[in-house]
Amino acid sequence: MEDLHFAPGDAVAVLTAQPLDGCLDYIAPEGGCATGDYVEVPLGPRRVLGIVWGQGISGLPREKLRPVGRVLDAVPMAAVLRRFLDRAAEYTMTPLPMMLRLATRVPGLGSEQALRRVYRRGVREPDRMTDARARVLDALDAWDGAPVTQAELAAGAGVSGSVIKGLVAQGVLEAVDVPRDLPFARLDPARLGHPLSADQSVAASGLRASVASGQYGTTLLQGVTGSGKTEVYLEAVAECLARGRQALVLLPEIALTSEFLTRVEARFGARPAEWHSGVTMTERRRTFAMVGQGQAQMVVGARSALFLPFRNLGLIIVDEEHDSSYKQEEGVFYSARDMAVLRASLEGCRVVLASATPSLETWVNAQSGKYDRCVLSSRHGTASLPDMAAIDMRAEELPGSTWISPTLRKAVEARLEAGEQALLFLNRRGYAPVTLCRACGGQIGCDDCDARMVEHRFLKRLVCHQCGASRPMPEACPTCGVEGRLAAVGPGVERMAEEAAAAFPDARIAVLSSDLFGTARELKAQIAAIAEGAADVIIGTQLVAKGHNFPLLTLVGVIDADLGLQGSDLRAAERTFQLMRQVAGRAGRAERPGQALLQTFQPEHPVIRAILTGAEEPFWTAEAAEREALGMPPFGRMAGIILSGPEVQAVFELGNQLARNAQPLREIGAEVWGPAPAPIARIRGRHRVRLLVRAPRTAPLQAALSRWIAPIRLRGGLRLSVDVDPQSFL
DNA sequence: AGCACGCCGACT
DNA sequence: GTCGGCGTGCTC
Repeated sequence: MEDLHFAPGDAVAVLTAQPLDGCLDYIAPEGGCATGDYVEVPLGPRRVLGIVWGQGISGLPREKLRPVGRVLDAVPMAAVLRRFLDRAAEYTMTPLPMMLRLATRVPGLGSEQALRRVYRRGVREPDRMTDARARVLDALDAWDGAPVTQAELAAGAGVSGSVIKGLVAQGVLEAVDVPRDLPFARLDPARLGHPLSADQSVAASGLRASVASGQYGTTLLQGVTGSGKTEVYLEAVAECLARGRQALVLLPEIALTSEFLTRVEARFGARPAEWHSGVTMTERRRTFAMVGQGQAQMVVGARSALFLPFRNLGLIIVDEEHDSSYKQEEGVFYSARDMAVLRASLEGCRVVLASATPSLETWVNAQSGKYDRCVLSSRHGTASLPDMAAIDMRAEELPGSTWISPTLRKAVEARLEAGEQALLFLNRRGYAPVTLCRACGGQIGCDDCDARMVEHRFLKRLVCHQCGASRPMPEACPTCGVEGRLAAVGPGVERMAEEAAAAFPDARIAVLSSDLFGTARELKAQIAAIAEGAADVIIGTQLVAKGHNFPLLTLVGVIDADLGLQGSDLRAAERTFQLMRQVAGRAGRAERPGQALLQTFQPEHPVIRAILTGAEEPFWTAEAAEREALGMPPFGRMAGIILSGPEVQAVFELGNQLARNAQPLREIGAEVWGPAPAPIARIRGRHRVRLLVRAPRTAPLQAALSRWIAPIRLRGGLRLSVDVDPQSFL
């Protein structure tokens, strides 16, 4: 995609973020315009923001074209970013305007550059020096030339704004408007980092060399929890910054960024820019602007940071690359990990995929030599891998409605006596996953979704984990009306906390579950307090598996290691393997040795055995062989078609119509399954039906899918979305 | 996304 | 007779 200039009067294609299928043509304005320019164009009765995408191609008669309103005074979108959006739209089968929206979701893009009024010393002397005026001038001196606003100056001097206004009127002070968005503090890549172990040094210099090459390439950085992956990839960041290029670090969870920023500050002497849903509007605008001007050297963020307008991107790190939250499954369906690789290949930069337990796709790519592989085998410092064992639940004497086996209980008690922490892991939020009526046998479900309501005893409510709907915990069964016969069935973290409190009466118990904290800040504070020893027994969900460090923690008890092993989900084994290893990796990261105990009813299951022996390679080899035999990803390609609508019948009819007319898919050797109810058959009152397509690895899947769905006319509230490379396909 | 156009039920 | 419900379609 080359950059083109257009003379006034030329027809140009303009891409807007309006929900259209593509570009609209306009007449280039007076003064001309160029590809990548931000422009304001008329659309119907409105004026909307768009980007000059290329030459006009609609073939519409010239007199039908309206002129571009104006070219905005903003850094034009770089050709590589436009190319990236094009390719990402094509790959994910997303309309380009929707893709553009991901890249322009920033407040104040169309408006003038935001200014703020600051004050400095003027040329004149005050007609009369008062006490208040003297304090203002002193305060100004104290600011030492740094830009200071009226509010700051007034507060610093202990005067009201009118004193400052008076001084401005006399010319003693001078008001100047400066850009509100200031560059980020410089990061210094030359500062000395953590001393690295021999193993880490080798890995770090390998990564540094690959970044220095200035070419595209992907590296799998694999290392067990505590092996110091972060220190190693920060060396790659250092190399990138030293070469004057920008670095992007993607993290799967916002709760992790704060701890990470502190580490970056320790390494480079300043904090990088941050980009995720928790960042304020003002900061977002600043980051967007500075990234575009090359004045933000490093960005730490969530998957959406991938669409920022980097000026000279030299490195992308995808930390915990296997994490399922990198896959967006709403609106635009994309995998941030895969899109990172795409963007890097276009930008000519290195990608580092870091994980203790890589996804099978990444492992296969590393195995085949498509990706470089860099393994950190030893743990850093004195910490060692936990000692792992299964607790065979078939042999444990366990009273009904309790889940802590005697063996696990003794192990926890031993840790508590030694003054150490224990973690009980259960990946189920709330009190109990099922509420059953003992009178009629019915379970309480959500009115709008085909999902069970989960009791949250803390909130005294039933909550639908699918749509978030909740209602007060009823006394009587909503189906049969009988009172007092509702029973909580199965464990959730809240119930575990109850059981733990009874089992360990002298221990301080803390529950870490994402729904118990209103804000990321509260959550972070709680995590920090626990890490410092504010609790003896931690009850946690998935949240604890994601990279937080608890130095006092020496025992991890996995309440139900079988969750996720059952069922026909192809990725279940992989996910359980990753999760168990990560949770187990929480134990004993500091100098104390750790232990992990897995409660299971099937201790002989290959996944459980692989976890216990720590045999990663055999696990992946076996999984890969299995997938290959089935023609499943990454050895075959898949796509999901999700149909939804207010009425089941209409949704199924559309599904059947698609299934009947699958000729374009058969032409490329693909198979179609379904229509079948989607994993959650109803969300927010909309019925959902899914078709699955499986194609040979090299088949032109997207093209065939386009031909397949092109004749479909959607009406009556029906919606269709395509999910290329779906993550879960039951 | 917005906005206009158009075809059906209950109102002064 | 009309007002307005929202289902459908268009925006260069």
